[in-house]
Amino acid sequence: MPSRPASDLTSHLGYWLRHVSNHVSHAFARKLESRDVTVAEWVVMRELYGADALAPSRLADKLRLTRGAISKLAERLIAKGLVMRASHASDGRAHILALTTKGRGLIPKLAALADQNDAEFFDHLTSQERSTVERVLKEIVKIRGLKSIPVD
Amino acid sequence: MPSRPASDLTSHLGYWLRHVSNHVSHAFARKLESRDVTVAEWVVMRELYGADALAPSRLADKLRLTRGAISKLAERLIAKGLVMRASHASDGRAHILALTTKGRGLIPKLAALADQNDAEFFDHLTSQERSTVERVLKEIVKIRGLKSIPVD
DNA sequence: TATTGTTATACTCTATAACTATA
DNA sequence: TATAGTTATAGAGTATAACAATA
Repeated sequence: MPSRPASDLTSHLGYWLRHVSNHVSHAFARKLESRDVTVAEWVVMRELYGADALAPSRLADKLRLTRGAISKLAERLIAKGLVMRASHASDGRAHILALTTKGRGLIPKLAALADQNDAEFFDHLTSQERSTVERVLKEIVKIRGLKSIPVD
Repeated sequence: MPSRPASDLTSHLGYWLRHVSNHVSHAFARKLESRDVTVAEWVVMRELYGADALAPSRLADKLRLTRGAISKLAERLIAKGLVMRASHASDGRAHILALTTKGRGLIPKLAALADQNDAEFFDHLTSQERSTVERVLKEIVKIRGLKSIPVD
């Protein structure tokens, strides 16, 4: 755990992390295009899939976005017929978001694209390397208290 | 090198990579704010610092951005007095971009912020973990032929 | 008055395409 | 006609703040 001054401008881990992450995301976005879904939309769908139905504010917490951002995303997903919005039974202020049948049916296809994308970039890693990277990334999330989820 | 079907939606490495990278970038962006510089601007400055002066098209290649994007970025940096634009000596079409004295003087300060940000997220790693992650990331860049540089 | 959502507004990042000035 | 740059336009992704309805 050295406190290493990265005097060389190209030596930062954050640099390489962003570099690779950007490319992985880009490649994934291109794959998602074939289904007319953006990465941000996929994140929301994926989250709803795991929870069945969620309040916008709950979603905002989990994804670390503002409620305004969630509203906009939800609006697009509703327009595409992938998500539905309903009023909460007992609290007149609250809403609930859930996948439609169409949205739910799309999940496996999008997940397959995620699998494919992951394979494209990480399949050549040894299982040792893979587990180290995965462990390190998850540790950082835990330590920093990065509550939840971004994308795939 | 298993061809692992990531049936679980949360099991993709790309997911964790993006998650951590987003947070590292965000934290860095907040630090850069104190100097009124964005991450994208820092990337350009950093590249110019390494090369002294570059044509916009050369910069676009290196950063994998379009020329239009570079123009816009350059415009902002020029407005901030951090970069200067000049005509090429022999080719009337070509331009050259370079850091101003002010821009050059800012580099060490921005680099210090990058160091600090890196330390914040990665200092707890063992040197073993650190080198594995760094090696894996760099390998991916090489294998995929991700030509150059993104950010820090 | 506090909370849940939505809407309005704005800015960064990036792309594509049209356009300008050389070569 | 091809190349280097810029400008115009657009859309994703977010944020902040103003606003509406309900608690």
